[in-house]
Amino acid sequence: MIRVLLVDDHPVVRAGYKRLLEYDSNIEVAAEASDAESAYMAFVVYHPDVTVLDLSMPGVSGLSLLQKMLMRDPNAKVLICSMYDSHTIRQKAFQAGAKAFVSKNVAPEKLLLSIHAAYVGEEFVDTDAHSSLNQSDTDEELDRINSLTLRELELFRLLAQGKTISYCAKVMNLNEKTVYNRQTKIREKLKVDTLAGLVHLAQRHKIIEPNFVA
Amino acid sequence: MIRVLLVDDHPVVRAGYKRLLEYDSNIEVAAEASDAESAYMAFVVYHPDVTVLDLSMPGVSGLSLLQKMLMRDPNAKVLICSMYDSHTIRQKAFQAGAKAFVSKNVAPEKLLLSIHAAYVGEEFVDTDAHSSLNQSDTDEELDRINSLTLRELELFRLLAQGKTISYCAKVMNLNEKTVYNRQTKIREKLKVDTLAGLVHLAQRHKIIEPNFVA
DNA sequence: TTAGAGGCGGGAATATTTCCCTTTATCGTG
DNA sequence: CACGATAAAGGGAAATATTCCCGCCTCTAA
Repeated sequence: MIRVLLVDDHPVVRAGYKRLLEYDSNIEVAAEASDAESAYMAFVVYHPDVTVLDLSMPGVSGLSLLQKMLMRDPNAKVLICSMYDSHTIRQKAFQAGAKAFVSKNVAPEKLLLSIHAAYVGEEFVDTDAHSSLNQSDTDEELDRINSLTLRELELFRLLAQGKTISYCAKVMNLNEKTVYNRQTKIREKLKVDTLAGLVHLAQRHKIIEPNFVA
Repeated sequence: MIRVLLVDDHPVVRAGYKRLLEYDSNIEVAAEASDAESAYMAFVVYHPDVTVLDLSMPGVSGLSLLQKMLMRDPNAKVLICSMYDSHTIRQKAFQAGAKAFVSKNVAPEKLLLSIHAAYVGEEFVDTDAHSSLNQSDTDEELDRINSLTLRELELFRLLAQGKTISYCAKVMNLNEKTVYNRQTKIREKLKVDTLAGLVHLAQRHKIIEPNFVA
């Protein structure tokens, strides 16, 4: 029996995973969570065999959660799911230690496959059609985004969403000073000279949703 | 029995709706579709009592589909769901004739409620949504934008496009000092506290193109 | 003609951001 | 295992950006 922890902030989506996973008699949903903190707690308490983690959660990025989980258990099998599938996000996910990656429009069978793959420790990438690389992924912007460290990426998202420095400091548990310094670094790495430029870049690479409501 | 047509391009999400709808013995999923064309066909063939339509579909917007369906049957009950709950989207949805609107992080019970509401022809708006904007918020934003003077609006666009202060000063034939002062005024009038917020506001109101390439 | 509004910018005070640097921890590798 | 390389966090001081308040135009409508 593969015991799964489901992490997604949308009840509907969680229900969807459950339903799909029910088809596979070797898989059981041991726990679910709708935010990073409770997800981590559940992870600690239930020791799931595989964690299905959605990346588009509010607040701190799911990537941090991923890292935290890996910190606690370096062998944790985490399957990353993302609504907005960009090459950038994928790379980041694997870089952070994800075992598998699928986008939400993956076929149900593939989802099951990927959970099994993650369970046995294989890497699994959903090569599904209409997703992955589009033209803008090919240019150097991508390289620049990839040169961001995890914490930088997290901050990048928050800033692009219109969050203030002090808010970022709060949710990322940082000194404002550090946020300032990091912001500078991010803009330097991404070669943009205004915050607005960050927003557009983030949108092009699906780091944030288009038309984000602040 | 309320016969429902499910339209969402994400298999996982469709599965989620199904699972949730199964809890209500008065509701049955008569058909489902993953794109606009097949959704319309299913609509014609099955005459569902209520259509649950996700707005974040690729290609032709779900709104067009909504209109097409209403053209065929002006009394069609359509429940609009959206991942990203923006006031603009809501407004458009109702404007186009939707009977109900919920965001995807709606509580399961509310989803059922809203389907029943749509079924009997009531309007239903999910007021739960964390910090989503409603009609009046949109209007307020609009009022604020309208309170900008011409020069302010000009600058607003430039800034939202990611132009630097000095660039703005140059093209608007102004002293940088003036640009600074005006920027402050603009943010004050629009009640946003970061430049990124300006970008999102501008996009919501089509002051600039979404995904503007700087 | 005069009040009011938009438009432009100066001066001084503030706030923010940068630049550079130290510390700590981790990681891969010879 | 020590090594250098890199991420992460943030301090101090200097540099910039931004604000706040003001005065000065010019135009227009009352």
